[in-house]
Amino acid sequence: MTTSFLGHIFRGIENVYSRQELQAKCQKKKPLRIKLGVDPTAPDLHLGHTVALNKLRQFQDQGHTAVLIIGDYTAMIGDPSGRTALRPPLSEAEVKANADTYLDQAGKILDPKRLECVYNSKWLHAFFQNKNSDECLTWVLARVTVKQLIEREDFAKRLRQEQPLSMLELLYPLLQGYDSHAIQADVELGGTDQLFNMMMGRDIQKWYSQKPQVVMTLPLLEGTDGIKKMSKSYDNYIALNDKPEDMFGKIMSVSDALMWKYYELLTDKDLSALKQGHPMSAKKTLAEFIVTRYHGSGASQKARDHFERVFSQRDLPTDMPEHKVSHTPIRLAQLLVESGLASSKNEARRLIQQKAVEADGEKMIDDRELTIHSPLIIKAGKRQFRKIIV
RNA sequence: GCACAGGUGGCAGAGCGGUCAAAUGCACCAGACUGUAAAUCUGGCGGGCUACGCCCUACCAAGGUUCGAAUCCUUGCCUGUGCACCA
Repeated sequence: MTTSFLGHIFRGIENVYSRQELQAKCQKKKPLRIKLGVDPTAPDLHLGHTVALNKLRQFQDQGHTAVLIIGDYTAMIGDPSGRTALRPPLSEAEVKANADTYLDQAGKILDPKRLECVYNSKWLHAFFQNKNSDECLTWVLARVTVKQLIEREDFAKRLRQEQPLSMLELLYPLLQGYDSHAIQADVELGGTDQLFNMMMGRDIQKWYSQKPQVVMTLPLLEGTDGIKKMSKSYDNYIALNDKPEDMFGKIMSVSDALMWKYYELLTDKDLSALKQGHPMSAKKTLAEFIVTRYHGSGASQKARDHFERVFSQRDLPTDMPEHKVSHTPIRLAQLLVESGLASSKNEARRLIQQKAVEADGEKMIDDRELTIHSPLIIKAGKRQFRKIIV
């Protein structure tokens, strides 16, 4: 049985193509080269991105080499996977800046000792330019059939729905596949939406008489809404550089069912013990663990205290943003707007009408005039506080 | 290039001369309920006005027709599809 041999490697994965191949590769004493390709398309990472990074770290812990490919070249093309529309290509400068923050944040998860980090422009540039060698685009293009590409589900879907699909996007899987050949990957990790691209890597490696990589797909992590995959564009993400309190709060707002998936994909913790206890305490443990990883234990403890104080006990937070009134007396709606608790007066009035506003613990039921002489605590909704000073 | 279809609020998508600040769904905000859960239910969801009403800006852009246009016409821009030997 290879379970012990492979450690946590099979935890939380969606599928492996194939287990036998992976086990065979592991028999050899040589460390494997584990590929993870990331396109620096977004400036900051969220927990969804860390699923694959965690897996990569587990491989490192087994003595294997992580090869992190920063897709600076491919980012300028844009991965069409799972997309229904063409995405705008990024500029060189954007890609560069994103790559820097990416590495910075990925560094919190990966072990730098067993890490190789490469930019795929290093070989893809030549791949596009070369004419007479095997290492060039035309050589590969001659071997891929159109049928193969357009049968792919998300491409087929776009064609059916009369959505645009550019040649460039069609090319994307080939480039990702070529990356695998370029770095001699033994294993590639990626989300389930990457399956096609990763399989293409196997084909391409074979064409170059290389042993095909093992493809390991990881589930996509749902975002805080519990339905769609975590993504910046759905605004359901938990960013690694969210403030500790926010990060803690967002994790707590995840449904119980989803919490277990978070545990499985984001931690190495043993679930059976945790499932015995109260779900809420399990969730707090999870939130604490994750906040600690990205912000340290001090911040994590503070975030937990803040959460328990404000939400469980419905008490005031220990510190809150201050706002100096522009004048006094002042109408309540005006005050809500200028302190940033409402985006317009109409919205402020709505909040008041809906009984969402409290001043020093007293419910405000109309837009009255307030005279402020000592600091006043305004609460708008469940989580927004402001200390009003004169 | 030619033909056809289309461009509406964060998204999807109705409306096709007045009753449209624009149906409906999603997202979002607030309230109730709770473990700040989730689910559910209720209300809201352009801006401004001491206001059960009034005003302003909005349906790709610019003109035009009309008492009146998101709705009709013209032009432009953009998008998609089809055709491109027989047509």
